[in-house]
Amino acid sequence: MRGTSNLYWVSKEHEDASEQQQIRREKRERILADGREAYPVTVPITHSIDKVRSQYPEVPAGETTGDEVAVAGRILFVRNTGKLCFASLRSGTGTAIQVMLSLDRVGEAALAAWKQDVDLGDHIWVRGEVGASRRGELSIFAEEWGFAAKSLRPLPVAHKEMSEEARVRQRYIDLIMRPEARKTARDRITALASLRSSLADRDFLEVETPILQTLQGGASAKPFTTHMNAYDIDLFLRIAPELFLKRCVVGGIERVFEINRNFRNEGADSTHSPEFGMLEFYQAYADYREGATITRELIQEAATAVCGSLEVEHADGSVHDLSGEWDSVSLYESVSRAVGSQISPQTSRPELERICESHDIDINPDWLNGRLVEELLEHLVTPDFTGPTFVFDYPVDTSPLVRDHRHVEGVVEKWDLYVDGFELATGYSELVDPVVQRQRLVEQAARASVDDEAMPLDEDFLAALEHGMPPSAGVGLGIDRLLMALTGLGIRETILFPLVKPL
RNA sequence: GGGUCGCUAGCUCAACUGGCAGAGCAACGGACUCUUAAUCCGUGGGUUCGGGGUUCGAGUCCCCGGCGGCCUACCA
Repeated sequence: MRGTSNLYWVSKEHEDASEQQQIRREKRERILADGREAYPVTVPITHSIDKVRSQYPEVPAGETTGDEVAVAGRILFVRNTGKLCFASLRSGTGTAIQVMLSLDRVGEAALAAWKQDVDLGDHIWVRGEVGASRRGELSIFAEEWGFAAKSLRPLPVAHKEMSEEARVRQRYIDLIMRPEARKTARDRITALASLRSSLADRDFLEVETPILQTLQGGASAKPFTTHMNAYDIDLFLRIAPELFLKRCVVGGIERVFEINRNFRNEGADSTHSPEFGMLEFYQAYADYREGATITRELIQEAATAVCGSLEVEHADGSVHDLSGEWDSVSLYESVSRAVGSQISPQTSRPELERICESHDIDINPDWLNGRLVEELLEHLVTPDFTGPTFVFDYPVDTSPLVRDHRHVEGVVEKWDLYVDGFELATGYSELVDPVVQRQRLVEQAARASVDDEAMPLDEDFLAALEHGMPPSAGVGLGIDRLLMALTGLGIRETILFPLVKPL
């Protein structure tokens, strides 16, 4: 049934193809009917376009080298005149080279075929002598050419911006048309490679933990659910790898990290994607302040790798300084300063509600006291941050997996790192006392009826902790957000194929 | 979720208070042996997001639906 309707759709699409698509299909038919290849299995190239460019940096205008090469690439520009045709071929790296086809060199038939069958967007190969045009542009003077792959659809206009939706829905076109799109794709890999090598330099071991999980845990978030037929059980897509990475630390992998994809069944906007990349790392015998230091170093090293500098330039031209030590504030102290009176974990509920109200902050009666303080932070403190800023020491009631502060009652050893107004990373001194941990998780489970993000009890995780986990720092860092901080782009730009609603 | 604006040729956009649906680039035919957003002559191309309604007549007005942008809310 599905297959049938799908076939119907395909053939209907073919019938309805636009005039330009029809013409390209006809060209393909003609090429094949002539016994030429439109989609050869291999192509007789001798050089990459990059190699030709680097090998012949300076060819004087109007001269040829006597050297013959054969290259392949996608046609981005075509200019056909009577007996001399120009085209610009680009390789996957973005390097382009000009091809010139003259009647003298390729002959009448090959030139006519070129003018008849070649379109913008086709992949072709060309064999010929390296030289420079009269204008001095490095060119290949074709002796022979052929298709590498005929394109059946027209590309968008090169000189107008594609709409953001078109760019996201057809990223392959975005990658063809926009150098920045290609750069962003590479920047992401550069950042990931930098994180991996920075962590390897510090003796961290990369592991992979389950994406399909039988219990949700490790964060407060709404999970996606799915069903496993073989065991007839419901499964969750992970919202965080935390509980498995801690099992690793229990097992003796004392410096461990995972670069993972998390899935959260929540809103999607310019800073939230339903699936998002994350780095989580844990270091035994370290505390949250050491975690903050490593986090800063990881980000600074990634900035250097991606941007070549700690002065990071965003897409809008603004420059953001990520160098040196970063600002750090205490949550309760900074909120107290902002509201003009002393706020502490012991501040009463009515007092907190009154302060929120006086600052026009809407509150939900189900929220815990700590949540109210965090609301005050988000509304009154973080908007004023000017550079990367760590906020230290959060309320205990909203962070069940974090250990109590060693000195201050009612707060936990947790920090959030704010960059450009959003949370880029968070770190803890991990709670490793299994009895306290169980108690916190039981309290969370009890809230499950009013709060669908609360975590159920993970007995296996608690059993692991009961075997003894060394004191540890834990950090989570958003990969997409790291790219946003380094480039100034929206989250959908930093992800190659973000989820979009089907049309 | 709420508000708001938008969806027109392959792409980017235009079309007054309802009155023959257009341009640039792209495409097609022709000229041109140094073009690079070439130039010149000629031509074709539309389910105006989908469905319904009002009207002599709807891209335009009304209703329902889809997708998207922005604002707002929610969100470790």
